[in-house]
Amino acid sequence: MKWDDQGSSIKIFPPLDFNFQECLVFLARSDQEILHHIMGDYLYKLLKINGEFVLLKIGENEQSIQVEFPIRTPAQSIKEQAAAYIWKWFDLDQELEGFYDMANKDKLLKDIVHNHFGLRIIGIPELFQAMAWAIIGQQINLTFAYTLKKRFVEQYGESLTYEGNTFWLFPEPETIAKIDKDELLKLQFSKRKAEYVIGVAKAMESGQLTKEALLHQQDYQQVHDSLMAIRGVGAWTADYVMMKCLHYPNAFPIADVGLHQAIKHQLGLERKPTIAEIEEMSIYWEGWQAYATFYLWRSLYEW
DNA sequence: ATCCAGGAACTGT
DNA sequence: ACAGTTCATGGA
Repeated sequence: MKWDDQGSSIKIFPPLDFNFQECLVFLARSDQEILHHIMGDYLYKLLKINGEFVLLKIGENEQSIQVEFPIRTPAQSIKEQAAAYIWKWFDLDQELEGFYDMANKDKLLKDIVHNHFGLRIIGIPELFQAMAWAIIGQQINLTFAYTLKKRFVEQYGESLTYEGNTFWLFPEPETIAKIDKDELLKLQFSKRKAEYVIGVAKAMESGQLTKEALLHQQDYQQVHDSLMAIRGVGAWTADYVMMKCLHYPNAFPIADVGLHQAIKHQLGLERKPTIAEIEEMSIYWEGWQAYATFYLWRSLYEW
């Protein structure tokens, strides 16, 4: 991680191919999003670090990411953790030359990576949030998924209001582990999703499921198997979490209908491609399936 | 109304 | 291992 403490603000130095504006477009895709806000050219995000609310005002300054702290300047160690959060959030450890080399030769990806060069996978660093959001999004349209997430966060998350804007934190697993499934039914979760989300919360509360343990078992297949052993987590959810939280560039939610829509549109097909067809056309994505998928998702927001 | 949406578990073969 | 069925709820 490359960063610099400048007193009341910090600077983060991303790879040269990073494009902050492209990432902002993706972050702005839903007007129901309440876990971050975009105002003008700035991205606002509330974190809780060492028990302390830390509001980030994130902007671009030439080649660097500039982060200010509107509430108050935090201690140096907290500033470092905030920088680390952003580093992971924008997947800045990833070296993308290999991906771009591959994508420039791929008819399906070529135009998209050209149009959105510098976009990175916008992650979900917190494991519980990544899993709960994936479960919420299973088999429902994104609009409704955002509605459910908003209700969930406003019911169980902490918030802070600053200068008239309210910023929210995603609920902690310890909170959700204690609630009754009927409470989630009132928010219009299905019975199964209510069970799944509470089950994941309990597994995390008890320490059976941690991000650290998953990251420790490096092998893709091991992690995928571990995740799929959890009730409510199928192949799609496991790959989604490995892509958005665990930073596996080869994670591939191949059954994703958004991916299917993007491919259909990009190739001008009459129907959505089959899984077998996608396997065929993604042979050369090997190692970069997550980035290929993410760029295809990005292509959905311009037609 | 009808189809479908960033699926998963269950059941039967 | 694989295919078909059920679950579940709102958006367009």
